[in-house]
Amino acid sequence: MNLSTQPYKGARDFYPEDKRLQKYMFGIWRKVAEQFGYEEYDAPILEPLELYLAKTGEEIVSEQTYTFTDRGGRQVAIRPEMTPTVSRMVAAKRQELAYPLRWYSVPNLWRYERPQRGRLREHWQLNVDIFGVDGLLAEAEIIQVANGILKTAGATQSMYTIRVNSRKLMDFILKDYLELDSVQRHMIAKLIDRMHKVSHEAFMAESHAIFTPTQREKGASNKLIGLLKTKDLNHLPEVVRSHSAAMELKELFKLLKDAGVENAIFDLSIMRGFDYYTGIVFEVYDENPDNNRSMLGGGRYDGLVGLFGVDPVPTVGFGFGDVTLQNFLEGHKLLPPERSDTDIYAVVIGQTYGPALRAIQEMRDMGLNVAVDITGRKIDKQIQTAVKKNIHYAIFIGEKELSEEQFEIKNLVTGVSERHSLARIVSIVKDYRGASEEE
RNA sequence: GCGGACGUAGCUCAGUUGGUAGAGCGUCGGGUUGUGGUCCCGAAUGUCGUGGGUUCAAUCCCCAUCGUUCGCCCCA
Repeated sequence: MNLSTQPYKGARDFYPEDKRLQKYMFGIWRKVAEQFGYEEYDAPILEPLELYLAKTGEEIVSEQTYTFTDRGGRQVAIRPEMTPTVSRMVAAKRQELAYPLRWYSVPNLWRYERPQRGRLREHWQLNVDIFGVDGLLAEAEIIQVANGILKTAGATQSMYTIRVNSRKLMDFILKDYLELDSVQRHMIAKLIDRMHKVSHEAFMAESHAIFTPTQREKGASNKLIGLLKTKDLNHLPEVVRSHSAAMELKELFKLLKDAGVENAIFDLSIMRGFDYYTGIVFEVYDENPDNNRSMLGGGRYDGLVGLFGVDPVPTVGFGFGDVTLQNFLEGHKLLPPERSDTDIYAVVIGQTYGPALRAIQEMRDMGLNVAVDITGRKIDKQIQTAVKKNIHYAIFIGEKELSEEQFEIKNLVTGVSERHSLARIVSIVKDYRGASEEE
């Protein structure tokens, strides 16, 4: 029996070209997070299982988490998300940290479930959180960071929509406005979560089944669907519109507009599961018709740090997965050009390796990434190798070049060759590298 | 966990109403010794995902299994 060469189900190998794209995406994440003053942290990939049991969502922990018992009999989980971990870290140093904390991380996470488009078993997720700020400026900043990432990746605002809702407003609507009990609220929340997957008729029928006869007589289903379709806060019914959570949303949209975020809209159907969020929640949707789905999401969760027995810390954050970002970039043709990190490929002619290697090292010392062909193959093969590796330049080094101290540099894309000193060649390549990094 | 589709050379795929397989691309070599991407010539490669069953005979039929993929459930 042959060993399989496939990676583990739902996980990916990153060949150099894949890794290049991953580094590009992570680079954007880090750059934008740091532009806003966020600092990177990290933590172990293993956590005690209890860390996840404390939260709601039982199926998630019991069936969708990788768990095992270690040799000491401890129940261990491979982290399925970063939020409990970062809350643990903040709680551990609750008294000594300088608030507000602006923290980010790019952990790999595992979830045990059937892989499908946009959702694999192992993925990397940017986590951006701000700890210690009660006010809406925290929400506004977090959404700005998410927006800044997409902008930096080359997206225009027509390519995505930021949909914002409020847990507090939702609670008021379900509990006080529609007068639902806790079981009904839970069922309606689940229904709302998948309203874009079912037909209008199916939605009406299912919601109808959840309401009591009295509620039905009051037109609960129509009231609900009317609310869910409202994209403008001003069009909500008076009692809803004047609720403090609605006023808060209004203020948030104003802050976002002032910050240049034009494509944030109100959407009451944004639920974000039904777990630890306590206030504003948001999701960013890809507007590509072939990939119209949520790319990232987050919101305010003021209660998690307090679970560790310390005073609670108000928190706003979001998570952004590498798979959904990649789908977004692919769908909008925003993938970076394939370019090698190797600046120049040295083609050595004849048996002049000794002196050639010295010249090559000089180029490295002057700051270039230089790969040298040490196969001894014919020149055309050496060039073909460089081309296949997407290296932009080749330098030819033979006896003649070494004795004249003039080397031939060839642009492998245009096919143009020139002869220059080593220093001049290095500066040409650096100019190219600088220009292409500006793009 | 549930349902659909798929699994043939490195890649994309064709094919046989059951008699052990092909194309394009790619790879490798050549078209005379210091220069690629075009062109011409030539070559290699597959236990047709795996195991079992039916059959004189299976890559093609049946069952199971593994994997890929789309969707459901769920979504951190």
